[in-house]
Amino acid sequence: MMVESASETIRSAPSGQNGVGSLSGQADGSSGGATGTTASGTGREVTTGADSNGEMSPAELLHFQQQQVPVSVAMMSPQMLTPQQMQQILSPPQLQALLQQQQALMLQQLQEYYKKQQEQLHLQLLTQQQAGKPQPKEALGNKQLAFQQQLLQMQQLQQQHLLNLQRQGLVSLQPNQASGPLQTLPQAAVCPTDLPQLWKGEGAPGQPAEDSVKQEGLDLTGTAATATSFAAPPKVSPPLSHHTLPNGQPTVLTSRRDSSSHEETPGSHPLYGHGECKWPGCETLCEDLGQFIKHLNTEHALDDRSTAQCRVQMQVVQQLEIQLAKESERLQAMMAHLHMRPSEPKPFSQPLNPVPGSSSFSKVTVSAADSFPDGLVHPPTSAAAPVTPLRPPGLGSASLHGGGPARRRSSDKFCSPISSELAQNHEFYKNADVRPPFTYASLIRQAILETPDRQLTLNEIYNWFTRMFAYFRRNTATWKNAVRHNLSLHKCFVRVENVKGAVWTVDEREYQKRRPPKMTGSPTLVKNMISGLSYGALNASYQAALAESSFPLLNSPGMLNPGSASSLLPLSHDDVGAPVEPLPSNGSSSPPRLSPPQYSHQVQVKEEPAEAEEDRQPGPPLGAPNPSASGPPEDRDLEEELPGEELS
DNA sequence: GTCACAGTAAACAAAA
DNA sequence: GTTTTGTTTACTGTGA
Repeated sequence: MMVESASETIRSAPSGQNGVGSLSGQADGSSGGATGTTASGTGREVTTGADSNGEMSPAELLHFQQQQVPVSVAMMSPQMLTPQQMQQILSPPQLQALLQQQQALMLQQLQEYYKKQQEQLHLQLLTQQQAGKPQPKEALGNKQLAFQQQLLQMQQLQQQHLLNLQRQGLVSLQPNQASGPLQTLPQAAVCPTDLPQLWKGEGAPGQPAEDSVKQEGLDLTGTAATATSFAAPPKVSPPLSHHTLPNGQPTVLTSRRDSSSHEETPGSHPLYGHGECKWPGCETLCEDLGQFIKHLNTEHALDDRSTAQCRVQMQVVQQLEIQLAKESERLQAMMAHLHMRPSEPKPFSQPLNPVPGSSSFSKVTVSAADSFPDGLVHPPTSAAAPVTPLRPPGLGSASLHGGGPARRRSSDKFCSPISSELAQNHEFYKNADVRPPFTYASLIRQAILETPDRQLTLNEIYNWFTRMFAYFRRNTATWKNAVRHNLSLHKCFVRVENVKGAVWTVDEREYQKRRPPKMTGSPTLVKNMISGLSYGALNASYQAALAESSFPLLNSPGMLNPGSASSLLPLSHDDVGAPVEPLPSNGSSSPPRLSPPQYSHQVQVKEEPAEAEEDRQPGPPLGAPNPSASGPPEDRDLEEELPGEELS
């Protein structure tokens, strides 16, 4: 009865669950080429930059480094492309790979640079010692200190960079890696490969100048020795995943890490893993624990060097803790601002302004942060965040459970503020593998209306989905089928034969005709909710916050820009019960790629009633692109449409 | 319980 | 021949 063979392959991934099963979509795959070029291009630049500083004086080098750090970080960061663009182009695994590559390059650059520094310092020290000049020695010590501080600074920048990326979802952590932000943050902030590398190249960065001077001889020889070790193909283990856990992380003097490490390997030593000594910068191979203990006692006994290294580690930990404190503080502030209690597991379930009769509120229970890829409790931007309680009933996020087919006609019809909701939670949906609480139809419509031409090919619609929603970067077979199904099923989507092929447009009239959800409550209430003074006001803070974060869509035409013609483009008041206006005079009606006559001839109407065909004649379906921005017309639509026809 | 809607799965055909 | 696109049907879950 059922066809198994062909469909089974497609079915292997779907089911809509948020499993880790990665189904790389076609869009992802196709963008792989761009990924490679971007990554390699960046890498080359970094490398040449590092090579170019071979013959500088220490002072110049210091200066160079001061300039080089931000440059490197800039290269590391996807700032040439915005993170959004990066994500549009790259699939998550590609992003990870790119980041790792960049980090590896950066570390390599650091090592090379620092090695040169050390060699130069060492040479100078030797010559000066021979000349019997004690004074410059101190100066050199200071220089070394300065370098080390630079290094730390650089590391900090890198940490911040990683944090930023992580916040933007570019770097994600394995969900099982950490159960909470306190554990997640430090691990994410510092790539496990970072610290050993940092260790390798330095004696004791950041320690007091006297110490540095005092240990100079020892440190220099010591670091020279280690320098040679990493002059060979560095065991940077570049493409090591961020997730490779604590093995590479120094655990000295960090109670948190100690505990975790102990938990991890009860019978082993926290400084021993994978047959290697995990003492920072050591990596000596030890066959067994006994050998390692011996090695530990001989090589890492209590001496100046080990002490200095411990000091550095302390600093590293302190830095991380400071960073963590900062981030925690920020999180608290954000949550406080969002009226959330950090300790509450499901902070969104308590609406601020519950509207009577809004049954959907009671269903909003899921903390979207739970499913945020990086495991952080992201005080969202999320769909589940304060927006939710403020959302008009019936438009509420029916489900963010990410899994099941639970998104009911949320913001769908009903002039839902999908555009604003989407705008506000754009980043969230883009990064979080959370199912958007919109129907396919509303999403398709949104995709189409966002374009200047208000028409999209099927493939462009696909791309929009994957671009806008992390959720749709998997299970492609399922949702693409659903998209096609919706396009075909709903009369509001009109297929138009274009020169370049078929494009899909939205017939707003038909869209609005779709049966609105039955709502309890007075029409007045409904009306108010839609035009939503309170909604808008209460969301002001969000708008501001998003604007502050330079949220792209806020500035994009047709989204939240009230001044844009398209966003104000009303669903014509006359379009109810009367043919849609040709709107020839309305230049803002986004002239389609088709010339009007062409269009009128080429519109293929799917078995539509004659009246609808008439409606569609001369121009592309008139959009009501921004429901949130054009409340009144839609109110009117509702009022006038409700008694009207009901069509499926 | 019924109805409408939405999502999913699948079959099928036509076009690229 | 394969993939993409488009249409259609059937079924299920959910909310009113």
